[in-house]
Amino acid sequence: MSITLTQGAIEALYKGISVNNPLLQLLNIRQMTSSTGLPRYRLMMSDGQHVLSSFLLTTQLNHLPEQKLLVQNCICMLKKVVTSTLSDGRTAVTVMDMDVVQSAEETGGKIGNPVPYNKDGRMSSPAKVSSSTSEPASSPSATAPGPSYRSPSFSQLGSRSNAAEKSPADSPMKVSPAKATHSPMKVSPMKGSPSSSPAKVFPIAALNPYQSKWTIRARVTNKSSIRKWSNSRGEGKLFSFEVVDESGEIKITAFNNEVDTFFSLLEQGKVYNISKATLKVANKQFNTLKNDYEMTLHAHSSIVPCDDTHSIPTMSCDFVPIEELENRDKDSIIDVIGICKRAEDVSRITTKSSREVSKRALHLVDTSGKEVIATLWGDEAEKFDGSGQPVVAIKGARLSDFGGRSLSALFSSTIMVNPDIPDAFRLRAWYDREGYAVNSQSLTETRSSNSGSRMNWKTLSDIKNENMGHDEKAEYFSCLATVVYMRKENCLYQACPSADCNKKVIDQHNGLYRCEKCNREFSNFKYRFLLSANLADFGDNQWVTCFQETAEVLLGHSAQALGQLRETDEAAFEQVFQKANFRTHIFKNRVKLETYNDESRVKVTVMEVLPVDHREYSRRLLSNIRRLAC
DNA sequence: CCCCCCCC
Repeated sequence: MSITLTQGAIEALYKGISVNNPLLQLLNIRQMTSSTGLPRYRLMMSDGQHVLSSFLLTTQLNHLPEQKLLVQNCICMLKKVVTSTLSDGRTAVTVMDMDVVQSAEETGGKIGNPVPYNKDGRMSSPAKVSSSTSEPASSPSATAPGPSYRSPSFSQLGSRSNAAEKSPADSPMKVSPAKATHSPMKVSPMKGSPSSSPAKVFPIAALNPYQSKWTIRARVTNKSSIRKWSNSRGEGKLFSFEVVDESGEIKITAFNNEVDTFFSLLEQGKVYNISKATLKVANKQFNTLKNDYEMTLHAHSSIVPCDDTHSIPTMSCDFVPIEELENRDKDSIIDVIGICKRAEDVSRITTKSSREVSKRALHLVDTSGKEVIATLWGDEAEKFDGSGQPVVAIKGARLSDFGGRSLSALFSSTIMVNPDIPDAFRLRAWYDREGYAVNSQSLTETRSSNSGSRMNWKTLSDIKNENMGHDEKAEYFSCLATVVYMRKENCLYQACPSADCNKKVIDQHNGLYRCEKCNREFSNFKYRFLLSANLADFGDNQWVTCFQETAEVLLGHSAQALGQLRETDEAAFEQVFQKANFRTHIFKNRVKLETYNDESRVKVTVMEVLPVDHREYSRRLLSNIRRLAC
């Protein structure tokens, strides 16, 4: 087969002008070592007129040269490239997706007499360029913009992005490939038509309710679970999914029988030939896809898995670094990726419309050292498995301002656990090497946010060594410590029973209790805690005072209950203290120098007692050990 | 033919 190279493509690609599937000949390929340790291939390509050696192969495609598919003189169709400027000012054309359309043997040798392309348009000597030893830096910026990965598990990436904008028709410069048969919207003759495929593959963008003989070839980007409904018009079940091709995207819904027929067949990320379904005008209230129509499957609809997936885009995520979320608008829809440092337990909540729904909060961190809570709902919340602190990517999460900044997954969001993409590998490596020890700062302030920079971590010996609390104003700190003693004798006092008064009452020994503050006598009192406890960590110990709430947490009983226990069952009362002793917690404390009768001493009051999660425990322990070593 | 995007 004789193939015509796409003349002019070299110049266009170098200038960052998009070219529709240009055909270029590979004249040379060299392996470089990149900073990631992965081999990186640099290609010298020819359009028959010019040669340029500034092509880099995305490492996702390293299998092509490694399986000897991409060898000198073969002809390539570049299906997706990204032209970028390296830090040193040179230009790299990164090949994100390509096909070898003719082998080196078939081609036979170099086509034409191409001359080296020079960016100012002049020709330099071929010898100079071909002997060039300068390697473009393998800067991530060379591959970062708009990646389109092909790895199977990444292809499950949901796609809400600009397929339509990337349509070839929008190219500022149209350079036709040598043969029209290379058009991505046609069945590629080189691969042969799959028998399941009717004659013509339609672009999604061309579908409308007035034609019925069509087949689309599209990738499933977002598949819902099966939902049941029941209303005045009846009841049933349904699921929906979204598909994308190079021209656009469309939502497809299956009801009842079609749920049974198609639900298990359809897999997120896979490509299918779809035909014979009903087109109707999209309800824009619920469907934000860029398509005026949506599709409903019926009894005669056909969905056939398709292996010829090359021309079908897998969409990229545009991940926003977590620290960036601070600057984004509330309610914006963003893609995020992070290590799920902690997955909270699933819980059931009741919505304002009194529906019950499951939710689960994930604490995501990334290399920015910032953390954010992302909430999953329903099934996604229930089936989420956070073991091993996986990388979690969410495409299309909604940014909320709850707690400062937080994220919420929507029905249209795609949640990926450990996706097979470079961003995920980078995060994994970072976290396992150093990220685990970073005291990440959460953008989401919650009642229980107990880590992050707001915590002024100290050890007990720091209290003395740093003369803490000696200033005018109280100092606040957090520590990880173990309760080693509690004074049970004076742990409870009899307090004024009025709701807002906790003043100690005076027992009048006539059945009445007097509150000086309220200036009243009461026939009863309430118990309140005033617990002295001795805390220890590896370096020191410290007497602290716990008032009501903190003592209740330490002892696991209300003051009232414990007071009654003391009156009725001394042994059970003792038990409570034995059980609470030698427990380790995170203590948030206030420290202040107090003076009584010319005698000053530092007083530590516990403000909050928080549970220690294991990660937190090891992290604090490690950092304390490091400080000891210094 | 559904249409829920939620909670603190």
